[in-house]
Amino acid sequence: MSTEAQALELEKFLPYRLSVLAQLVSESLHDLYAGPFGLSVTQWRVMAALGRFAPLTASDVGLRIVMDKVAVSRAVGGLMKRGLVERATDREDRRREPLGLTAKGRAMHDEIVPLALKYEAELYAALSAEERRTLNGLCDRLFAHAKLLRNHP
Amino acid sequence: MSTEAQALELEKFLPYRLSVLAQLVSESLHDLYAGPFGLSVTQWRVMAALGRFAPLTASDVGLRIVMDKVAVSRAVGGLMKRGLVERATDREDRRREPLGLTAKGRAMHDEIVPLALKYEAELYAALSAEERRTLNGLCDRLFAHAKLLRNHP
DNA sequence: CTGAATTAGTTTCAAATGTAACTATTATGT
DNA sequence: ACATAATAGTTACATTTGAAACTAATTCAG
Repeated sequence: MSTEAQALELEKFLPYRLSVLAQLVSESLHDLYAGPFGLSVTQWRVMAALGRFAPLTASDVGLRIVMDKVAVSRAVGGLMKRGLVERATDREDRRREPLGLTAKGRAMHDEIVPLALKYEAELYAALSAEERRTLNGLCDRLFAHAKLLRNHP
Repeated sequence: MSTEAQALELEKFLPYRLSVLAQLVSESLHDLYAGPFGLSVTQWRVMAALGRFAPLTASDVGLRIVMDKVAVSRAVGGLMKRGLVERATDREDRRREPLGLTAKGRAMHDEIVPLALKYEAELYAALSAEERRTLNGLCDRLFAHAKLLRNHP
């Protein structure tokens, strides 16, 4: 008895399951806009954030979409080169550089959003309306709890 | 009316939420064994698969834990250098190289498993027993459905 | 039996990512 | 006011990752 090693059944282990599910979904979604529009996941997320909340500084974007400032900086660099995002300088604080979509960027954004929502709808088709609410609620609580655990280990 | 551009509320968008949750959980877990044992996520997953199902070939490992063979090969390379994993050659099919944990690898495995299970238990503390079952069921169905969508696009 | 196709696994090269150091600007404390 | 610290963002370097090419062994078709 007692000191027998426990087995870890990876395929039932929650962190593993979440990771595999998220990756599958993320890759599927990526297929939608990587080919046709040539965007990376981070680039698309930046565009989505700007599409809704522009003007935002790079730091603001990072806060919104949980991405560190280096990743944002690089995504923005690529998007500006392609003329999808433009940047101004804040007259009052010249460190800050508010970002926004260009007309071209907005047009692309408006093409991608319906595709993304369509994919989400197809995914949700596996669940009833109530199950969707349940899933979202459980994810929210898990997320909040995981953050607590991380900060008070 | 009609052709108004829809907004994508990233923070309510399921693929995004799954991604952020999975990443937070995965990083928290990684903290448990990265420092003390010097393992990467992929290395630990390979060890977990071997801890349960050895002997497995690299391809078998990949199938079990949803990891492509290049990633498995690299993880195994690192683990063998550290004497945690050993490899034989199949006499009947010399392409196949069955893998297993060494005694040292098994000992480390048996130290990490309780830590991983403890973290999972702490995470699950956010949910009731019934909610855990519900979450797992919903994740299963979402995963199966997402795979269908991927294969019949 | 022999040549084409498959399968297992590794290596290579390019792209993505994380960490830390760096520049520039603004805020703060004395 | 002036040195110090804090903030915004970029750059540089090292590590990871992914895709494709490659080696080696086996299978299969004719």
